[in-house]
Formats: sequence, structure tokens, C-alpha cells
Amino acid sequence: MPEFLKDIKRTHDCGALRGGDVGATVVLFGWVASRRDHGGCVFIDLRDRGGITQVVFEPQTSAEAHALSSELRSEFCVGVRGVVRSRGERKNPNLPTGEIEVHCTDLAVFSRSDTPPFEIGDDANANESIRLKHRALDLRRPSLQKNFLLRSQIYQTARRVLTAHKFLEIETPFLVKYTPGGARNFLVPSRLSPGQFYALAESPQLFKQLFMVAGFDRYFQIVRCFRDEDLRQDRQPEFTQIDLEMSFVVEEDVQTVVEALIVGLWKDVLGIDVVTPFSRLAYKDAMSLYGSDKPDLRFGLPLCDVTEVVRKHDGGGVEMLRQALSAKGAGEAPVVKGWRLPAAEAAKLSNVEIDKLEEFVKGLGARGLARARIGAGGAWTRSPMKAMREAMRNDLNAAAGLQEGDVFFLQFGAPKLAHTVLGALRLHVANKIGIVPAGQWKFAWVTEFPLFERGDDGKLVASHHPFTSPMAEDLERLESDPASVRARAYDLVLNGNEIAGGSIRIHRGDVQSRVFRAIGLSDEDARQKFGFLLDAFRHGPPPHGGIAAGLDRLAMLLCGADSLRDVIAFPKTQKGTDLCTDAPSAVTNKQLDELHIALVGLDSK
RNA sequence: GGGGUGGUAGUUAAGUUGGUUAUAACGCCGGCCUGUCACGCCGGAGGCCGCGGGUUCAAGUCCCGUCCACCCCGCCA
Repeated sequence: MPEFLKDIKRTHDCGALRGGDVGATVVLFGWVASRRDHGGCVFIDLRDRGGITQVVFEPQTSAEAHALSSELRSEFCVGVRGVVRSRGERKNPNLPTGEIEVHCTDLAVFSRSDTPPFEIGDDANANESIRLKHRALDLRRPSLQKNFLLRSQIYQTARRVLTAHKFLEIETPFLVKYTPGGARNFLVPSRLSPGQFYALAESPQLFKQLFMVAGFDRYFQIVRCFRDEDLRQDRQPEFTQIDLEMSFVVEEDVQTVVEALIVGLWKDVLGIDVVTPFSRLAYKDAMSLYGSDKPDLRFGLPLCDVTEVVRKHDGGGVEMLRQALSAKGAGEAPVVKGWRLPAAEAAKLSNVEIDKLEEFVKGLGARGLARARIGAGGAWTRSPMKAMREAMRNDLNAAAGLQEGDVFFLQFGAPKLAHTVLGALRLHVANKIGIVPAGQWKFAWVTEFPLFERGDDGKLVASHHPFTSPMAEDLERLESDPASVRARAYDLVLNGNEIAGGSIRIHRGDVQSRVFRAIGLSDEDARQKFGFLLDAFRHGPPPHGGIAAGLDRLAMLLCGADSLRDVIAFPKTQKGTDLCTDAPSAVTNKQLDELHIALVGLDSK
């Protein structure tokens, strides 16, 4: 008596059979996706990762299999042997296997299933927390299976392209020395060194620079990174990067490799030919035009700067504008930014909807949303700035190119907030009125980032990281005007998402010292924190640079997924918990004692 | 740290100015059915209305607190 698995081996997956297979005896393994019991004749849809095949049980084919089939329920795991038959006129055009069906001669029930907590089909829209709790079942859904098949292809393509470019794949530690600054680290207590901690690596940054000193010349790694920061739709506490570093290069060399990687991915995964080189956009232009350092370039509608117009008219009779520009603070000079929504698009927004946008921007931290609909002769209607003198209004109309029917939005004050608000408004409105074209891939390099930014205390901190090289032409201002110094850093942006970021590093000791000094890091401090890197750099470090691409975000975009959680097998919730395994969890006092850790300051419940 | 949305049957949702026994669809269970593929027909079971307090004659509904999930700002060198 032949047995399933041992003697009866799988011959096809459930997506493989076609009309040409009619007459063949086949063996399929999979799960019952649905059952249609007609009494004398039972149909099941059998599902595995390859697809779905209809299996038919009839007494005349096998009385035994037919009898057993009435016990089948959703998600039973079964094996089927049978004969492929044509469905003739009754074919199902919705299935790739719809031309055929398998008439079952032998049925094995490998395991039964409780009633699933949610339906497994793609159209099922169960609450995400329930899906995450039963993640193995959730991952059975064809749409998620497709995502992970695609993600697997990303690994293969990345390795193929980078290996072809002479990169070595080398691993770096996860348990690393804690380095302050930047993202919060997860800490791991050391049992063997009581009271001391490792950090989980937030990136392999320093190690890959050591690889360059070592002379590996080109390194890459598909590597997990850990950051203990608040989560977003496109941010998980552990995530995967395609990380690389190259010696003897300038910006374009790194960018060219990444472009080749992107070309390979889009070709292999989507069959799409991406055109290179990608366009370049300076950071200050990205911020000024789109209010974002990761602009969505699939549509236009840029912001405009009307600071000088308002300054010329000293507020033009609008007190809040005058005050906004006269405010003095430690931060950057205040600005007045506008966003023109042309009449054709503005017509899609009712006055009520425009009023509602004020609530939207207040949620982003704006005080309000100054706005106007442009009427005949350039008049501003429905505007809270009724006091505006006509002279300034006319200048604003000219500066922003305003025409009848347009809607004009204004933000003023600190540039960072004004840009955040108008940049977000631009995206929000574009999505709302449906002008973001689907199926477009707008890649761009954002370059010339500032080397430093102001921390909360007004002190300078490195924007990228303190090993990022300043631009040569700005080097002379490192001491006199550090805030104006630009970095040799670059981000790759796609449709409003940052998908990679990197820089050319500092390889000269004198420049490194000057950068440390600019951020208030003494030689001793630097030695304490990064001594191992600085030591290595005393022995002939090559000029080098690199980049890291967010593999999860790439997968999300390539899959067309809405969330990182749909391309990560076991993602964390927004609070960083894993609903499937219930991590994190409490540990015993014995475990804590061994690590010399005491818990304090917790509310006892 | 801040703002917002949501939580009602296994699942997805409805539930009016607070007022009889909390609805529906899908799923589930039983029966019938040999061409379904969202199978169909008949019958049935299934509820801590997230949790805790309060107001009230009366709370799914109003108030306060809290937990969880999601979206955003801050944060993410």
C-alpha cells in the first residue's frame, strides 16, 4: 500500500497545471482554501504557495476519497493524488489553473484545522492586530506570500549585482560598543562583565569603514539594524539594510553602483527598465520647493518663497506676518512660504474641505492655515488676512503667479515648521484630489545636505554622522560659519520615500579633528568614543564612501504594500511589541540577578 | 512627549434624542444537493458591547480614567 510522503511524492505545485497536463496523474499537497459540497460531488480549492487548483471528488472516481472529502474543512492540510482533466466549457477564467481540475483518486488528511480566526483570502480585511497574533496563518494569504517571494528575489538580485561589481559580502557584529549620539540603542547587559552593556548595532557604519582600512576595497552586507526609536508605517525597530562601502571613490561612483542595483531590482522583480542616471536635487532646493528632503516628484505643484515680498511691505498691514518676520531667535531666519494650488486642481476642493485643511495642519503643529481663493482681478476671498494692503497682495499675486480660481496657502515663521506643514499639505491635498499618478517611479538623488544641524540646546550636531566629509569648497568655513558647510552626503529618494542614504567619509585626520571640534567633541572625548576607528585611521586609511539602502522599504515599494509590516515576516506593533510571540516580556529575578540588574521605578499593579 | 482615528458574535460592520429580547453579512454546526468556483436551499448555535469607575429609574449609547491597535508631529547622527 503506497503511502503519501514516503511513496507518493509531490509532482506539481498548486499553480502549475495547465491544459497540456490533461491525462497526467499528479500529486498535490496543500491547504483547503474552500469547499463546495454538492453531496454527490465535492469540489475543493487546494492552495499552496504556487497557487490554487480545483480538486474534484466523485464516487465514480473513488468512493473512498469521496467519502473522506466530506470531512474536509477550511485550512485542513491534505495530500491529493488524481488525474488531470480538462474543464472544457466550464473552465474558470479567474484562476491560472482554471482550464483543468484534478479528479482525486487518493486523499490523505495530514492535519485538521480549527476554524480559522479570520478568512485567509486576499480580500479578507481582518484587523491587523488579529492578523499579527496569528501570523503564521496570516502569512498563508496569497498576497503576503507574493510579497515574500518578491522579497526573496531582492536578496538574490542584490547579491548578483553587487558581486558582479566586485563587492565582498562580509558580516559585522550585532553586539557592539555603545556609541552615544544618533539613534537610541537597544542595550544588552553583559553577564560576563557585570554592570556593562553591549549595544545592538544601529548600523555597521564604523565596521565597514574599518573594512576599507583593511583593504577589502568593496564591502556589502544585507544586514539587520536596530534602533530604539518610535515606530512609523515605514519604520520598524529592527530593519534590514543593503549596506555597502567602497574605497577610492567620489559621490558619483557610489551613486552609479546604487543605480545599477536599482536597475537590476526593477528589472528582475517588476520587469521594468529604469532610466539612469537619476536626477539630482540639492537639499536646499528640495526643502524650498517641496518642503521635504524626500520629495515626491511624481507631481509638480512646488512651494514658493515670498519672504522678501512680505519683508518689503513689512507685513503689508497683516500684523501676524509682520511679527513673524521680526521675531528673533537662535534658530534659522523666519520665512514666509506659499503654496499655490492652480484653479484646475483647486476646483476639486470645496470651501468646506479647504477649511478642514486647517485642522489637518494644526495636527502637524501649525498655528493655523492662512489661505485665500483668488477672485476676479486678483482679489483674495475667503481669506483671514483681510487687513492685507492691496500693494502687497498684488506683489504676492505676481510673485506666486496667482490667477483667478487658484487657492493660495501660506505658512510663516520658523522654516522647519513652515516646510513640514506645507510639504505635508502638498502631499495630503494631492492624494485627496487624486493627482498623484500611479505606476510612476521618480527616483532622485538629494545632495548637499548641511553637515551640521542645531540640537535642542542650540549646539551643533552632525546631521548624518561625524565621519561625513564636508564639501571641499565649504571647508574654509568650518570654523567661521559651520552651519553653512555642506556635506558630501546623498540620499536616494523614490516617490516621497528615502530609500538609501550615504556619504563620502573623512579620511584625513586634520579634517576629522576640525569636525569633532565643531560639534564640541574634544580629542579626549573622541578618543573615548571612537578610539578604535581613529587608531585604525592612523595607518593609511583610503579615501572611501558608501551608502545603505533600506531593504524593507524597497520591498514595500516594489510590492505596492501599504506598510512595512506587509513585507516583514514578524513585525512589531507601533509600541514595539510582537503580538505573535508576546515579546517583550518580564523575566525572572534569577535572570536579573545573574546580570546584576534591579528593576526600579515601575508602577506595581 | 504631543495630536488624531478606532475597539459591539469567530471575522467585518450597523446600532437613532439614553428606553422592550443588541442587528446584518460572512464564517461555524446539522440536514439536503453530481458541476460548483462568492455554489444553492432549509434549520441552528454563537455576545464581559476592550477594561474600570461615574451620571441616571435606565448606559453599547453620556462623562472621567485606563489598556490595546492604527495614522501623524517630535524623534529616527
